[in-house]
Amino acid sequence: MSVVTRFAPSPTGFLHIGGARTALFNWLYARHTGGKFLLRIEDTDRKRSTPEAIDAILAGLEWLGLHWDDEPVYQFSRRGRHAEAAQSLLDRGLAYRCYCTPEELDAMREQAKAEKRSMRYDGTWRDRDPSEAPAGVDPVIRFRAPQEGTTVIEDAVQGRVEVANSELDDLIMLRADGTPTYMLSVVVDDHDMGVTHAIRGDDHLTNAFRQTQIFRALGWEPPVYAHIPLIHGADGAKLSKRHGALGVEAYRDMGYLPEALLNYLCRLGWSHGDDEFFDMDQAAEWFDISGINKGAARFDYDKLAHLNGRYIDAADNDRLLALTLPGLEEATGAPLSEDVKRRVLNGMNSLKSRANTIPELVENAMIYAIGRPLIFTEKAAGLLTPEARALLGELAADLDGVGDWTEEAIDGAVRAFIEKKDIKLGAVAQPLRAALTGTTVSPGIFEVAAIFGREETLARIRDAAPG
RNA sequence: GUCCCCUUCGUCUAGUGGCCUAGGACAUCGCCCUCUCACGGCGAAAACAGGGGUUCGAGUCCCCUAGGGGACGCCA
Repeated sequence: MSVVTRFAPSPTGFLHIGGARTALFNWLYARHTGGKFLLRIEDTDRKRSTPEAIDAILAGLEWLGLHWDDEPVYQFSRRGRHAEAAQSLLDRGLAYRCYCTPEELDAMREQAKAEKRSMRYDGTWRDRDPSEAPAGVDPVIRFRAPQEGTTVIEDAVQGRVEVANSELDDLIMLRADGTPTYMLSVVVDDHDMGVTHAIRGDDHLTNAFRQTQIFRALGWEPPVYAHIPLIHGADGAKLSKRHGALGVEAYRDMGYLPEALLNYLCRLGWSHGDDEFFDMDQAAEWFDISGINKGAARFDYDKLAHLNGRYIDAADNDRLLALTLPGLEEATGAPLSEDVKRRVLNGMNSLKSRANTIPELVENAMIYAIGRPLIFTEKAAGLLTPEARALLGELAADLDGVGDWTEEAIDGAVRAFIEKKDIKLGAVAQPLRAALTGTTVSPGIFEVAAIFGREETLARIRDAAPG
């Protein structure tokens, strides 16, 4: 039987980092097995589902390159089918109408809380005659859950997990308005969509028991469940929306590359020996549910940043230029000239090896974007002592005589200059860096000079030199 | 509170009873390279939550304790 996995987010917000990893694992497993990866939008909660959230989730998946097979399934559109399933359970006595009002249920919950019990529906209407139904109350349909014995799930990650059926109450499958709830919809859709493996956050573990019971009642076989541990924040606390659970687009905006985020997420809770740095083709080849850990992992920005730096280093220069442009234009307050773009592109190899994120790359590239007259950092200004300025003045004359304006030629000329003056390279390279960039940090200064070109380089040196 | 799950360096993890003197990666620190900053290279420090068993032998199996997490909605 061919594998079918699915990612089933509820569209109540952006695609957060935990959801992205869940999607990734489902996608990888489908790719690994040559199966299908389906997308289902669980929009049965009409109050909280929004079209904006749907767009954000689809955009997030696309940005990550997690492409789904077939058309997305919108759960709410299948409500007729869900109600049909509920009706069939009703017909066979495996479900019943419950006339308790939400207010009564709330009271039950309050009382349970006061008595320090867990809230379980007490089965008021389980065996009560429908003729006793109060007038004017639309009933909900509840599942008649088994009360004896245990329900067992053989979880592909957690192992064998079982719970006494007495712990589970009769859940609502159809609301008073006739719309289906999550618990029913998931079961019917997973069955109808042919889902063979449900990989999801372990906050669903207890749901798996009830869903298994519904599957059985419907005469169906549940999928293989794989409940993966949740991702925690850097401080170990749950990653909630108000606590660092950002949408994937926030990571994009912070300057992370999708391939880096994917590689990082992949290693959070899953591993293949000591392998750390790999692309998703490789991951798909290696990926197996047996490699998923049981314990929750903390999100570590430092490691993500390191990985991102490696992917930036490996990224295509034109792509990086495009990603850098908006930041440079914002910083300089103007569209970049072709000249500046050419400099940034020419210097990209050195620039990108020094950056872990796109904003860092922008910062590094600023030396090529700012024009004369330079504004010097405090440290750079400190380097430009009267002696250093005099030295630069002399150097300018020598550099003017350089034939081909290449990094090698400039390097040669400067080294000849320090030999002549009997000084250390740093004594002239550092002031030169200050004069050319206005800073004390940059790629190799001969490369920078080569990229600026003879005219611009000499002009900047003369700006800094006396006279 | 009840039920369920989890627990190896600061963090992510390797580890499936002898290969463990517990390995790798990030972060930290030191050295090298060096025109600065990165990269890179070399090295250091750093963990089996605690207690009982089982076994010739336990990080690996079992039990208890502690700590952490999740679920307990006419949410998903």
